[in-house]
Amino acid sequence: MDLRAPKGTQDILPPESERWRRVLDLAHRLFHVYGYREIILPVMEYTEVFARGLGEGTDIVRKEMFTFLDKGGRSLTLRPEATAGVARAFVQHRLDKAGMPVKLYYCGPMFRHERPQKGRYRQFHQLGVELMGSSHPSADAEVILLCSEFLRSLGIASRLVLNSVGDASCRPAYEEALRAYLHGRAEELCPDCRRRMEVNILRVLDCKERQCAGVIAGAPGLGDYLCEACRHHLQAVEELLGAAGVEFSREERLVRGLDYYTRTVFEFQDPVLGGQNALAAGGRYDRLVEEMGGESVPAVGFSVGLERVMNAGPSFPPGGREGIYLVAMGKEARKQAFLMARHLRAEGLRCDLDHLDRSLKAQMKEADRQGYRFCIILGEEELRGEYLTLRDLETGTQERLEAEGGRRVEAVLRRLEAWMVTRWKQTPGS
RNA sequence: GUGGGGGUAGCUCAAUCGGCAGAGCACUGGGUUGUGGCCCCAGAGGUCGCGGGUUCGAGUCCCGUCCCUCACCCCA
Repeated sequence: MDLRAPKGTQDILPPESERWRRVLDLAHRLFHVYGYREIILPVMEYTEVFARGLGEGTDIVRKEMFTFLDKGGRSLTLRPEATAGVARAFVQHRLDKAGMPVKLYYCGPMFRHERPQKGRYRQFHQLGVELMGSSHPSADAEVILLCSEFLRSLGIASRLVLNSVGDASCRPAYEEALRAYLHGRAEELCPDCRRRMEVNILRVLDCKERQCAGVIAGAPGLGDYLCEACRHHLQAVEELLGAAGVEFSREERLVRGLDYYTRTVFEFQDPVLGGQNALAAGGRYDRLVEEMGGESVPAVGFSVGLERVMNAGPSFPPGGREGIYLVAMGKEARKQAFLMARHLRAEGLRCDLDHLDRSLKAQMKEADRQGYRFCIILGEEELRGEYLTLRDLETGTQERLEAEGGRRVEAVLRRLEAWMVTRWKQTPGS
């Protein structure tokens, strides 16, 4: 094969695309119910949006971005995540001036230049929410609850882990203490961790290397260094989650890869998957909007990895047969079927007919293969006798519909009305 | 960037010691001159990833190369 989709990207074909559609429809409905509204952003930003937003030292900014120059020589980057772009748009359009909080959700492709593997792609899709303008613990709790509800409604079991990474008033002191501790035992750490000490020291805590485990176990705990305000915040979030019946566990070693997080961080993990087990993750980012040049606006959000969610096997009730396939034989009947299809479609009914000049048998086979509920047979006999033959492909029963004066569409609609067959015209916006 | 596994029909895969490239599913047609699914019959479908080498003969052995995949790192 000469031409393929680029490495780490994939085509999502039917029927898989239909599973995606269902997940997205459910998400849109659920986020709407929680009072969030959609924001649609460019998939590229000027590079400094991410460099400043995520932190120069993060892996994403250092080596995972698709970056290129536009014709004016300005550096652009395909978004590796969405939150920085949301913050940029928030500042650009002065959304804080129109009244807060601002509750937004987004959905779309993200890009990271990494070696692909299961659950990790160069183009992947995220769906997420941002609640901006509130520092109240109930904002954190709502966002976490929403994420939890989303996964639960898909029938996906997941484990929620929660932590606080402190804020500007307490984290520096902790990092100092951690640095002092690790400095004395640097020889015992893996090479990666020695590098992490310089770049983002918190992530040493997250290391899975055996040799580091002992060192990490003896390290000062972040929890002990949280300031009074952060401690109360975390406690309040936990209380609300508990009251809402959301199960979680405290994970003192949980640290996020992006610099913008403050206080609350969390992750929903797939209990069965090994490596790429983070289905969704998020946290509070009280400094990001200011970093983008706006006022100081606290915010909290999450993002779910759609490929990973799809991989976790969301369960749906099986979709049934739907629509009508018009089977026609002979030139005049085909013409009549063509016109009937046009009218039935205008009524919002899923409807199709043969375009390959195939036999009646082959047309019926196609109707079955494409999942149509009904077949309407229109041949010489039907034309002459002014009736239609309607066959239910599910039950295998067949009947005759009278259509005097060639009023075929009316005959069909009248009959289907009795079954309350779905039409999009009757359920706009769903 | 570092390792492991793998590339044969549209898909999932087989092919013994180096000896005529196959199966299941899917597809098309027929069995039924106007009736889907189940069954039966038939058909179509191949650059054995690519290039070179060894050999009378290579899907199979050797060298190179490309691609896919899983894992590490990191992350959704």
